[in-house]
Amino acid sequence: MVNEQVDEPATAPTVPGADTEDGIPLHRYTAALANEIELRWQDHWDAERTFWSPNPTGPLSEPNAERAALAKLYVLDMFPYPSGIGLHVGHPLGYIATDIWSRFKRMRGFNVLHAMGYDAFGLPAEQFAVQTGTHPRITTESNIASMKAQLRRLGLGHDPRRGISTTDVGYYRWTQWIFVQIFNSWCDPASGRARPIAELEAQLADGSRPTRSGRAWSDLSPLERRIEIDARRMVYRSEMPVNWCPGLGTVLANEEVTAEGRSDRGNFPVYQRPLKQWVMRITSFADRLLGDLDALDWPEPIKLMQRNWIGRSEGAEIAFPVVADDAVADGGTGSDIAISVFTTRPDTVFGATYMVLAPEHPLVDEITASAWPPGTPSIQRGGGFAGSPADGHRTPREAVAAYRDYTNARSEIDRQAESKLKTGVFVGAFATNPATGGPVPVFIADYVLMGYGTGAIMAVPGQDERDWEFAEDFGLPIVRTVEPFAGWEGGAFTGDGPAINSGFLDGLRVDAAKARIIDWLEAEGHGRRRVTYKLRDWLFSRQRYWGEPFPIVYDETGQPIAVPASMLPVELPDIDDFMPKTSDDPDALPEPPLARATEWTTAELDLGEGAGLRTYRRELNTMPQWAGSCWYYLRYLDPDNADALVDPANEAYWMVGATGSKSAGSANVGGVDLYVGGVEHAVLHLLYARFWHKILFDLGHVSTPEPFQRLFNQGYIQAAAFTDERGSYVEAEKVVEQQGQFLYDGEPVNREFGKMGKSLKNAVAPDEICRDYGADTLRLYEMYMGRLEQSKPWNTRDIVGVHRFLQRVWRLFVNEQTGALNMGASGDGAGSAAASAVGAAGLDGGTMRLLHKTIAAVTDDLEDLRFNTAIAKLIELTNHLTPIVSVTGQLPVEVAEPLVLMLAPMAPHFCEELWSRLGHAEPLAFKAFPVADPALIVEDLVEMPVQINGKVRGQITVASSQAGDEATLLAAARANDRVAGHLDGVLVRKVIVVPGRLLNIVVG
RNA sequence: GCCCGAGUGGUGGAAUGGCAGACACGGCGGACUCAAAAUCCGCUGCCGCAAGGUGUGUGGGUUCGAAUCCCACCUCGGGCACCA
Repeated sequence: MVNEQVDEPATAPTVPGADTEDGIPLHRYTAALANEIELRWQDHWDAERTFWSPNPTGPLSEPNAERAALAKLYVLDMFPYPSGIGLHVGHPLGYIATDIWSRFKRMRGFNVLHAMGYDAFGLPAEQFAVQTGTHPRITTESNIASMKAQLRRLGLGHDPRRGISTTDVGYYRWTQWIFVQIFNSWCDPASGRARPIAELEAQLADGSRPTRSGRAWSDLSPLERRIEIDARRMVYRSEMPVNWCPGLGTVLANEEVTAEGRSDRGNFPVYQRPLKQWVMRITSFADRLLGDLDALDWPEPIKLMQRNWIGRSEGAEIAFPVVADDAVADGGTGSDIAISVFTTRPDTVFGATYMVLAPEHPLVDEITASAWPPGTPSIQRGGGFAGSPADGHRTPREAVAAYRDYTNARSEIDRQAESKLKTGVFVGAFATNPATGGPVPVFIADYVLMGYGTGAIMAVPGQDERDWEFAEDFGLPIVRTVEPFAGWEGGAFTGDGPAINSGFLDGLRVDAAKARIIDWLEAEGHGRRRVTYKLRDWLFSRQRYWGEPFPIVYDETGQPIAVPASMLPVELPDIDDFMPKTSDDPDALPEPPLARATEWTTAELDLGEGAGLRTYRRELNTMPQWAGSCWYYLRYLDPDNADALVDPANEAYWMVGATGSKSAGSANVGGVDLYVGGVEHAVLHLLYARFWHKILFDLGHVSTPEPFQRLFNQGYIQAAAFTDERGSYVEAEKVVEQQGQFLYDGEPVNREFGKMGKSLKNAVAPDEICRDYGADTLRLYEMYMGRLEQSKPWNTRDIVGVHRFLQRVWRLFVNEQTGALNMGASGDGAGSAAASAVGAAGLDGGTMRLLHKTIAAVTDDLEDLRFNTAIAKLIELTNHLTPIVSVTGQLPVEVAEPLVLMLAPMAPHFCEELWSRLGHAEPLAFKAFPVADPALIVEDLVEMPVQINGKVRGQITVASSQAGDEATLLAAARANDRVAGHLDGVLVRKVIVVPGRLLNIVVG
């Protein structure tokens, strides 16, 4: 996908591409000229190393070392996956925005770091390899090369030395190194921080921290000690339920599983299987990840999404003892068993009329009775769910088994989707409500999830909508414990109100009742205060080939050992067959592709335990794609460092003291000054990266507690997509509009809108737009379409508007017939002075005022990434100048140079060309951005609308100095015929003056 | 079902409590031209000849004044892990 323009021979700088067809003037700004200018300046920037940003120290401190003394600014894009389809015009939206902001900030005196890397591990390259046998590394490298060429064509001012790929061995070596740091740490509950695991070992050894089993450290065998420690590491192994699909040989995400419990691809059966996996203890940082959001300059909706995802809730854990009942006697059932529940509403415990356990809850087998209590209705015996006998099962055990089969066949997504339909079965046992002392029946139902809280709830139908629905369906009693407000006709009441039917809580509002009941539960030994989180630990292993190998080996005990940092990287071995091992056998277990690399699966290592070379078994899973994207912004700072993740001096220079933030309220914790990317990463990527960064911070490897000070989410570019009568998408490019109808191949098609991409067949490649208009026009158009943060439709027809704008600016400077400057001959090195002489006519007052207003407005707009309105203001200034220049043939230099400088961040090639034609030998990339003079903006006279009762009835013109004076304004208003007519014979009740803006006269 | 976001001319959008529709596309008219294109100038929310009226998804509310703030609803887009 390399643009064919690249191969065109470059013409001499002052001889633009000639186009004599159709009588187009020789020196007009055409696509051909734009392309010539752009390729020449791109080569120039490369050759001059214009955008190589110096580090304060190390190999990247040259060239441009003098800039390292400036204030730093770190601008970052969410880096792309190098897809084989190439770029469409939706991709560069954010990249153009960050490039404009970076160029603007360079002109404002900052040393700006801006680079682009590639998030190149991932499934598409692996799936392509499965289909074709082509090694993922070959596909990936070729895709990266094409994408780099496409991005270069857009004129993005990146430092090319820093653009790492996560698949580089020199990069993932450090991804593995970070994993080892995480493996060798634990979260000290006293400080909530990651600490070296050696500190834990010391505490266990000296007895200041008890072991889990309560046994003395000295009594433990070496293996028992390792198990004790491994269980507390920041990353640990655990059995986690996964969607295992033997037919595909892979584990599937929830959205890849259909409602029928089969694979989306291939329609193979999918089974929920526990699988031993690596898990990161992100929950131990939940409070910090939540609390530190406050200091970040991020969009509020994104912060809210992270807060909701972490989902801190305060409540209580309450024990409900299981009743030993002779009537349903079952050998093992005894009163020593208690079901522990978590609730955020302990105040409603008096209304808990039944309990529900998750079907997979470990106590279910123990408490399930052997016979139904007399009078159990059929619905409670399992008569309510698909595939179950209408009158229920004969025993609780049968019902439980059947219900588990039913829920195992449903995915987690599915269990949530059918929220209206409540299913479940009674296990035949009762527990005691500790508040009322009464018995409550125990159910299992899949609306309770094992992964949240304790996997069991006390059901309070009076105050919980799901419990209400379940109680109604299953004929269970409902007791209200909060009095609804007058007129309440609904079911469960979840609002605030006085407690009722709650003994000593009666009359208390919810908050007071909660505090009181928790005190009572703790005093009586029935429960305790507890905080829970919705956030779960992070599943970190994948059964794939194209990812980072874990730096982990196992010895004969089966316990993991981290490969020492000195032995990294653990390189990904080459294999020939990337196909996962598939099977028809539902009991087959996942086998990662790395098992195929038979030589590699074991290693002879001397891990320094004094035993010399020993044979170890390697970890065969690989890391998820998130791993590489969790820390790439740190490697940009020092991409070639072989001795450290990043040199501390370079890290401190770029990360400490974020200066890009404009918000006065934020605490400025430091980090990347501006991070731009799509909202789809609001939770996962941004949370994982923050988590890793905090670990590195705790362990002393980075200087700031947060990675990204300011975040900005750009919108999607959407495009019309067309479907034929079968509902299939057709090539949008080939659809024509005739008399309000859309036709494809002569057949009518339906129009809809969607995110631009291959799947909707509505992608527009940037290469074509560059060819037809030039990259500067594309850049301007993408920024002019609307607000950066909003999604908006692409419309190729509208591009001509900004292209004409550039042509008009060009025409202000360059005579289209002769190519001569409208300021006379272009000078030599001292061009500015020469140009000033020819522009000696100077500026009229109106132009001067408009220029300075424009400078002020454009500066504000660029600062806040409001590029659409910045461009609109530059168009206004240009439209003001056009008739002046067409009459005089002279563009005063006092306006010409500021105009070029202001436009330069948006249209850099175009402006560098004009700047050099104005006689400047030095490029404008580091020239100072124009500064507005407030004194020149002030108007002598101001026109103000006059309203009568809020309706505009006339305009008055007054001196600016009088624009806030009520008497002057009223006099002017009465002198206005139209206004005076409305004031005749009515009483003025009130006058509202907004100085300089408006006069409103209230009459009655 | 829940959460978040968005609804403004023929179209993309501007205006965050103070003249709704900046700027651009499209459309209409004029100048230039033998003609066309390009360019330049002007007009362009809707109803109305006009005076004037009306108008920011719908219905209420707050305010001297609402696209903007509040309540309810409708539509579209995005997200979702039954938040116990």
